[in-house]
Amino acid sequence: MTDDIAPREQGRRASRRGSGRPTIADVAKLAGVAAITVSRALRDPSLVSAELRAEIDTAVLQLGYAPDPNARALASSRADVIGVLVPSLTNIVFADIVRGIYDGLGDGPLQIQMGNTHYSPREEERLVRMFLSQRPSALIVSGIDQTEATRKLLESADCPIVQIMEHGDDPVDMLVGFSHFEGGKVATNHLIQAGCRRIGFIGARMDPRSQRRLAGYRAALEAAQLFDPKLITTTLTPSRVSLGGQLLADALAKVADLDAVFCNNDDLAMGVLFECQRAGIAVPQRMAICGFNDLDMMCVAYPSLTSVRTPRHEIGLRSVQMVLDRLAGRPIPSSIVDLGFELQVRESTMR
Amino acid sequence: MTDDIAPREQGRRASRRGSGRPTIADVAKLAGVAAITVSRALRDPSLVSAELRAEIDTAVLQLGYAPDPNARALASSRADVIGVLVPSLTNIVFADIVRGIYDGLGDGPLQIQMGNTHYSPREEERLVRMFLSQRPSALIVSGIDQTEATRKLLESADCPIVQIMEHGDDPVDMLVGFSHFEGGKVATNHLIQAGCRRIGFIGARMDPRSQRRLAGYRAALEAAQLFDPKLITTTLTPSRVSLGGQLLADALAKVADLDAVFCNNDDLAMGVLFECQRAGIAVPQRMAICGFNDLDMMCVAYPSLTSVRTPRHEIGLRSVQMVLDRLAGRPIPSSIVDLGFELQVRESTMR
DNA sequence: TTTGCATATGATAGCGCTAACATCAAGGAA
DNA sequence: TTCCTTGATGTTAGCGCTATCATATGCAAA
Repeated sequence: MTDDIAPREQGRRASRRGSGRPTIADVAKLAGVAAITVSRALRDPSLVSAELRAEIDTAVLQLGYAPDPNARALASSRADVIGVLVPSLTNIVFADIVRGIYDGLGDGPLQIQMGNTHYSPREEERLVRMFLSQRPSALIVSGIDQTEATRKLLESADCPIVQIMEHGDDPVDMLVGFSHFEGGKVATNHLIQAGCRRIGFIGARMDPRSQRRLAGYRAALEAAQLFDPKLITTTLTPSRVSLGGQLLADALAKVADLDAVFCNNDDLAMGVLFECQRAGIAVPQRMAICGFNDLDMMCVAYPSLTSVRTPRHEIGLRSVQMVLDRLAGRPIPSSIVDLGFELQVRESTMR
Repeated sequence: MTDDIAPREQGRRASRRGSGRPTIADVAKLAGVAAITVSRALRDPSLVSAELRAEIDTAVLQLGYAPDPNARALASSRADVIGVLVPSLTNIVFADIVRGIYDGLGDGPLQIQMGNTHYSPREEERLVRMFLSQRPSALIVSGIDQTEATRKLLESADCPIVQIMEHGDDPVDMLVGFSHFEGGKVATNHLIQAGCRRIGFIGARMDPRSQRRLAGYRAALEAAQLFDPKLITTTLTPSRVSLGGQLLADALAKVADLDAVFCNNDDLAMGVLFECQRAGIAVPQRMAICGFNDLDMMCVAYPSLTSVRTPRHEIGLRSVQMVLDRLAGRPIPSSIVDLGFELQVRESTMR
C-alpha cells in the first residue's frame, strides 16, 4: 500500500527519474486545461482565450513552473539558442562584439551559447559540428576563413548563419563587418601623408584579419614606392601590451631610421609608446605611432594615440538584428553589411 | 502504397518532425545491436565488449552520428553544461577567469554556458533561475553577494555550486578566490610605508568587491591615523582608462596635497598615470600610484606601475577542478580555497 | 551439481514538451 | 437549411535518448 502513491506528489522519493519540478502537465491539471493549451499560452498568448490565459498564468505562478528548454528543443527540433563562435574571449575586441550581441538580443527568449575557437580552424570545425548538433536557432561565427569542411557544414545548416568582423563578397549566408585591408591601407596612407618615410609594421598573432591589415599596409607603401620587407616585424605570439616594446626594439634593430609604426592593434601601440618613453624617443617627432581598433585608452594616453576606430559593438548588434529579422520572416535589406571604420587622428601622428 | 515507406529512409520528406539526422537507433540497426548498447558504448566504452564497440564505432563514423544533447539531457535529467555567471564580459578580469574555466575543462564532454549579470543582483537571480531550469551539471557564480532568493535557489539546487572571486566563511557550497579587503589593506600599507601621508582612493563601478577593497584601504589608513573621508573619490560609472584622469582631477580639487592614490583597478591607475604625465606631476616623486589586478600593461608602463596581482586564471581553473572532482565523486580537500594575491612593487611607488 | 554473483546485452517505458491532426462551436455565405 | 470557414481547444504520437529492470552467459564458491 505504500507503493501506489503518486510520484509527483511525493517529490523525488518514488523514482530516480524525472526532475521533481512541476511540468506542463501539472500546470494543465491545475488550470483545468490540456497540456498543449498551456504550451500555446506560454509560447504565443494570442492563440489562447483571455480567460484560460489568466487561469494558466495563475497556475504557472502558483507552481513556480519553468519550461524545460531541453524538452522543448527535443520536441520542436529547435533550441532557443544562438551559437556564437569567437577566437578569443580575453581579446577586448571580441568582448565588445559579444556585448553588442547581448544588447541586440534584449529580453527575448533566445540565449547565447559561446564557443572559443582559440584562433584554430580545426577547433572551429569541431565547435561548429557540436553547435549544429544542438539545432541552434542561428549561428554567428567570426571571420570568413573557415575550413572547407566547416563551410560545407555551415552551408547545409538549416538556420541563419552570420559571419562577422570582415567584409567580402562570398558569405555563407550573411556577413557583417568591415574591410581590414582598407583599414590597414588608410592608416598607412595617413602616416605617409604625415611625412613619414620609413614606416614599420608591428604585428602579433597574425591571424587572417591581421594578415589583411598587413596587406593593406603593404599596398599603401608599394603605391608610394616606400615598401621594404625589412619594415615588417611580426610574431605569432598572442598580442600583449608588453610585446609592443619588444617588437619595436626588434624593428629598430633592423631599421635604425624607422620614423613611424603602424601597429596591428592598440595593445601593441601602447607598448610601443611606453618603450619610446623609456628609450627617450620623442613621439611623434622621431616616431609616429598608429594603432588599430581605437580602444578607450588611446585618447587619454600621453601623447594621445592615433588609431582606426572599428565598429565592434555595432557589429554584434547588427548581426543579431539580422538573425532576428530572418527568424521573424522579415526581409533583410542586404545580406552583406559593411559598417566601415574611422581613422582617429591624434597627437601620436601629428608632426 | 506510398505511405508505408520508412520516414527515416526518405530523409525529411515524409514528416515535418525529426531532425533528419541519424539517430542512435540508426547506429544500432547498422551495428546490429540495441540502441541502449550504443548509448552505453558512447558514454562509457568499458560497459561494452570490444567487438561490439568496434562495430558501433564503425557505424557511428559511417553515419556521421552525433548524439543530440537535448535528448540526452531530457532522458537523464542532467545537461552536460556548466553554467557560469559573471558580471561583465568586457572586464578583462572576468575574461581571464573564463579562460581559466575553459582551460580547466579540457576536452571533456562538459560545455560552458555563460551568463552576464551586468552587476545586477536582480539579473543574477533571473539567470540563476533560468540556468537551473536546464539542470546544469554545476554552476559557477561570481561573488558572494547574491540576493536572499538567489541564495535559496542555489542552496536547494542539486548540483555543485562554486562561488568565485572572493574569500569568506559562509559559501553556499564551494568558494574559490581571495580577500579583497586584505588586498586593499596590503596595497595601502605599502603606500604608507613608502612614506606617503595623503593617500587617496580612486574607484569606479563600486561593486561589492570594490567596496571591500575600499574597506581594506580605510582600515589601513585608520590604523595609521591617516584617514580622511575627503581622500575618497568614487563613481558608479563603469571603469575605463579615461575615467582615471577625471577622477584624479576631482581628487586633487578636494585634496591639493595628495601624494598617492590607490586605484580600484589597473585601468584607472593607467588613466591616473597618463593624467600625471599630462599635468606634469612627477610619478612617484609627487604622486605614487598603485593599481589592482596587475594586468600585463602595468609592468611596461613608464614608469612601471605597482599593483596587486590577483590569481584570475587560477580561480577559473580551480573552480572547474573542484566541480570535476565533485562530479566524479572524488573528495574535495577543502570547500573554501583562498588563492591569495601578491603585491607587485614597481617604480610608481618607489621613492 | 547447485547457488551465487558479476558481466554483457536487451526490452520497455518514460523524460517534458510540441507537431500534426481532430474536434467542436459559432458564424456567414450559398 | 447546408456547407464551409474560422478560431479555440483537445487527442495522439512522437522528438532522441537513457533509467530501470529483465535476461542470458560464464565462472567461482559451496
